[in-house]
Amino acid sequence: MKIGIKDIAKQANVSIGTVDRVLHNRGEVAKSTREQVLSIIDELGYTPNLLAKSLASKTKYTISALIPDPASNAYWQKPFAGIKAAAVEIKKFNFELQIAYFDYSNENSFIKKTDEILSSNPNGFIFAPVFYKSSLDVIEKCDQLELPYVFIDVFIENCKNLAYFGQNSAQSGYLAARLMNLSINQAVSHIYIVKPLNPSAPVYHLSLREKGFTTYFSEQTSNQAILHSLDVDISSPAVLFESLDTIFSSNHKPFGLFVANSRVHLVASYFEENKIKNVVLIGYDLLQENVEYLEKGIIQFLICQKPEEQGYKSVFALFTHLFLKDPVKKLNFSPIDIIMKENIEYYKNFKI
Amino acid sequence: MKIGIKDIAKQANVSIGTVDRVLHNRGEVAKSTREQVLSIIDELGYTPNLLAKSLASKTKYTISALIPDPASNAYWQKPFAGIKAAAVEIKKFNFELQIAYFDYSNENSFIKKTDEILSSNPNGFIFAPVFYKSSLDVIEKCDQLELPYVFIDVFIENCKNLAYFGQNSAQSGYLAARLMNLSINQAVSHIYIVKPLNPSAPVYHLSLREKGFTTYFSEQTSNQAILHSLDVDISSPAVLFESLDTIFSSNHKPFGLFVANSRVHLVASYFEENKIKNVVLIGYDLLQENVEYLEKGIIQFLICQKPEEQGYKSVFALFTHLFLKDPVKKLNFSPIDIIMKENIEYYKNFKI
DNA sequence: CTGAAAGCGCTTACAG
DNA sequence: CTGAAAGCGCTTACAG
Repeated sequence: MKIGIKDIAKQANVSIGTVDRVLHNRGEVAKSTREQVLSIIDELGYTPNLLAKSLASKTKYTISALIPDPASNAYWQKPFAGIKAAAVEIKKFNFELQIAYFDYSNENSFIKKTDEILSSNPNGFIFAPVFYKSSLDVIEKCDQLELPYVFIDVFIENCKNLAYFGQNSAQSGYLAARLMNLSINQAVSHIYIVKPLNPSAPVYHLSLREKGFTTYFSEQTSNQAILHSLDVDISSPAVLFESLDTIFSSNHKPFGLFVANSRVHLVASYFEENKIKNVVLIGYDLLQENVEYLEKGIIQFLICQKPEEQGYKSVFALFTHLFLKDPVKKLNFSPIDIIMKENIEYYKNFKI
Repeated sequence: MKIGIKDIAKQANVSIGTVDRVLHNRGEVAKSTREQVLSIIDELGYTPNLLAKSLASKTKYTISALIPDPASNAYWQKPFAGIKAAAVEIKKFNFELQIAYFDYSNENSFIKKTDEILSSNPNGFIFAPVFYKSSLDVIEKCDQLELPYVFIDVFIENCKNLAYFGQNSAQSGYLAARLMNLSINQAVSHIYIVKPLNPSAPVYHLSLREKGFTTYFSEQTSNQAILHSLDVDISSPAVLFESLDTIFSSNHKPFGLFVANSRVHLVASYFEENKIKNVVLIGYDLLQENVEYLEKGIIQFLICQKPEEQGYKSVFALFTHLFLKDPVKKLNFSPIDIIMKENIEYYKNFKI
């Protein structure tokens, strides 16, 4: 039989009120009775009934999340969906989620929103620390407030963050390179790394992906691949298309292109328009447009990182910490999924 | 403010007891008051508080699961782990899990165990219907008893099963063929399909995988691949090794081998022993041995189907149906994960 | 056919 | 420093 607060009260010859006091370190309890109760709790192996606890408790928890605005950034719709799904599930435990957005290309909006959130005194905070310097400020404030915080998508080292949920960016680039290499069947192949530039936004994990990609090829002994870099402002299709025109009319015709973020569909649209076939195109993330080009066979591989799951698990980490008071694993890398035309079907829908 | 049973009782000028009666269709309630209460419930948008419900309710639920013995079948340790993990989570809602095993190569053990389980009157039943005919009997009995049942791993069509969690076997074979084809860089390549024979056990989904594999190549126009079948009793390594000796000393030296189940590590051990390199080896499932050969580079690809998740979700489907009384999606195909040396790291540990 | 009351395992004032 | 009591939103006999 499951033992409860009542059982231990009886054993200790005290009231359940006293048991509760030692359980939660509230109110004064005589040292002797405290120890007595503690030993009985230990002996009987008491574990609290969370349902009853939640039902009886009036305390509410607020979790704040701050991410790039999903309305203007298709990728972030996915972590967003995961966060919302988790929020629904823990609502019954008196958890409320407040979600705010910042403009990915405007550091000030990030600063402003974090200020607002911190002054609202949440019980936990999830955010994407995409702006390095501002994020350090936020982190310092959180530490001072003893506010538990979770990093999502972007990782900053040496912090007291409760957890991190995201990708191992370098490894995903490394994997992309392996896939590219696998496709090579010519003597010499020109591979282009399309580097999306965005002067106003951070690109730290993009450069890690690129680094992983080049690392792979530098490790190959019988190297048939020649790597080229293509720095373009990918936010402007016109500029991108011009760059692509250049390389496709050059002497070093591309065998394959690697686009280190979710905007690979822009390159794909260029391929489609110009009827370019048999060029291996590898990119990131299951945006609707990317999925379509994958299904059409224009994109060969998409690397995906379960962004919904990252959102979902970020919320749950805080729930585990705040409510269950259980330990949380700090470093959580998502699986690096390889998505092709032949298995896309089973990755389309996010559930749980 | 969240509205409860009390609020609707007040509105309807009845006691909470009466509200409860109409909510659960128990006891007699005057038709007029019933309709009255119902309309108020509808109007106020009442949803029950599951925590309170669970706390107050004395009803226990028992879920029975029947799978091949994980002690003698490494693959089944994974669904088993998922089932147990889910069981822990729903324990707090008065759910108990009873798990039984049968011998994969002994149909009678399956029949015997199902009889035992059905006569124990569980509230829900999860099983792997690996023996087609006996399973049909079980299904009929479940239907008669109105016992909800969930298929795991193996799918039988046209049944009233609550749900199915498993793979799309043919598609996974199709994908494996695409990966094999990707690796081909020779004019003519001999590909061997290793068909694991097990006279006493069913191989239905294995043949689907093989079919998917051959289908892919039959669709290719510029076909450089020549397919061969290798029927071997894979349960006996000696026999397998002999067959491999034959093909490796033949005129049709293998470019690649496809093993349609988790015993691909046996073939890998042959490769290792005979120092066979540069032969593409593709198999299934993240058994420890397979993982090791993948990391050594002897196996190139493992196709994986999230078996832990299948177990986990099977239990949750029953929970959703029995406790939450929410609808359950019937056909649930797992993602078909492509695992390589470069991304294995992030698939090793099953969590949630 | 319907209501009043006890209880699930906790938390939270309140009284002493 | 400690106990008795009310209450969280339900379920479950019991009485009428």
